[in-house]
Amino acid sequence: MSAAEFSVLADGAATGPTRARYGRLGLAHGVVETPQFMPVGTQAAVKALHPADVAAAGASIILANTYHLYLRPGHGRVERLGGLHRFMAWDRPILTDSGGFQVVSLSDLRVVDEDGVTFRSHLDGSVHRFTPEHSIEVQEALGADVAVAFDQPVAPSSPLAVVADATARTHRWAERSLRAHSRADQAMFGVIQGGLDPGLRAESTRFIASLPFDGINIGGLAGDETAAEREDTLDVVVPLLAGDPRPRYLMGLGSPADLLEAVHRGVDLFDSVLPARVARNGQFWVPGGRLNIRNSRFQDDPRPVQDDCPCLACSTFSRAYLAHLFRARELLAFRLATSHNLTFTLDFMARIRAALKAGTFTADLDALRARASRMSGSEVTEQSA
RNA sequence: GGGUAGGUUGAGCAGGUGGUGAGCUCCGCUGACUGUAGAUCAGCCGUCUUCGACUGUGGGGGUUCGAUUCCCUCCCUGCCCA
Repeated sequence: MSAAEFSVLADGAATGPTRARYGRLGLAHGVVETPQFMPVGTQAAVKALHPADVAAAGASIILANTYHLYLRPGHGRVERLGGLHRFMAWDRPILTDSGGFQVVSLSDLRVVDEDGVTFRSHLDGSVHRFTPEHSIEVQEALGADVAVAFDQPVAPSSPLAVVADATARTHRWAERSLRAHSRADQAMFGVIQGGLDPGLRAESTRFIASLPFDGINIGGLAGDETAAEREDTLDVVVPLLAGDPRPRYLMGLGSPADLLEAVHRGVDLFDSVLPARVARNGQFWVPGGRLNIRNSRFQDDPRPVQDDCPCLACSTFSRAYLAHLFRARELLAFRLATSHNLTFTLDFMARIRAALKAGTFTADLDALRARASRMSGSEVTEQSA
């Protein structure tokens, strides 16, 4: 068996105008049903959660970050301690991001050249060098099920010349990443760039798809683009991948509404910090909206955040208690809120998969859209469904 | 009872020794967050007809063109002494 085996088992197009599909991705540590959302555990931990909590929330694969684990505790140490799975006690699949995103997120701490990126550590200011070869070396030492090619994302709103330059470099780095990769038990995904420009996107899609990657990442989105721009971009990328037997992974997307629209346009995999981060900041996602649990009206609300939700918060605690924990800055608040938002997000993806398997996706689309939590503008205050 | 230090916007403070006190930190309120330098960040936080205006330095009175500042008096709090 190769490091990644993907098969589409139900195609939404059979029942209506959609590119959504249900599939199964076999990896070294297990099978991942798609469409799927990957919670992010940057530093070998999904913030605030025990691995058992992550699994209970329904996660079948998580993401960890090469750059962060290289800096601390060091990929060599992780390798000596038995690899990432054993180190963090997570026995399901893991995907490591290449560190490419830090080229953007640490933009004032790095310099990009053709060979690679020189970073100043955000931890202690020390200087570090990341090249495609080095990223792959670190990812092989970490030992995730899936490694990702080292790329150079740029903000979607960047000037065209900047996007073109980064995209061309990403292509060269993709080839170097592949050449550097040697672990047969580890899959390898490549990353499309191209910003919001249809021509560059198409060119990047064709190029990355021409290489022997196990999966195709759509990068450089989930940034400062509008939903319409993102969807237009997907409508450029996905048709060019029609018939391609590999999973499509939109990096960085996280709100349920955004996930649904991307699935509808043919994306299989996602990751995002969003559900966990907003949870830590007191926002609970519920069908059709969200609750900002710190709002004063919840202080006397005895109801759970969401009825029939099996998460650590809703199964036991009231909105009033959660509101109290956030005000009191009790650490339990983070665990309960993160458990809830991940449970909500992963359940939402499961509903999408169920509709695809049942052949009712396009018929259910409106209902799914109504259920999707939106980041703003549609807060539900009296719901308890 | 005597002495002493104080009383500033919910709390804690800064400042101000005759020339326009709305400054800070908490608390509180609201919003943001999308391949995690994020248990973070932003705005608001006396009143109002809110790009501005008004009120406000324990209460009352006095001096003065003008008082948070000087004087008188009362109230309250901490500490020390009886």
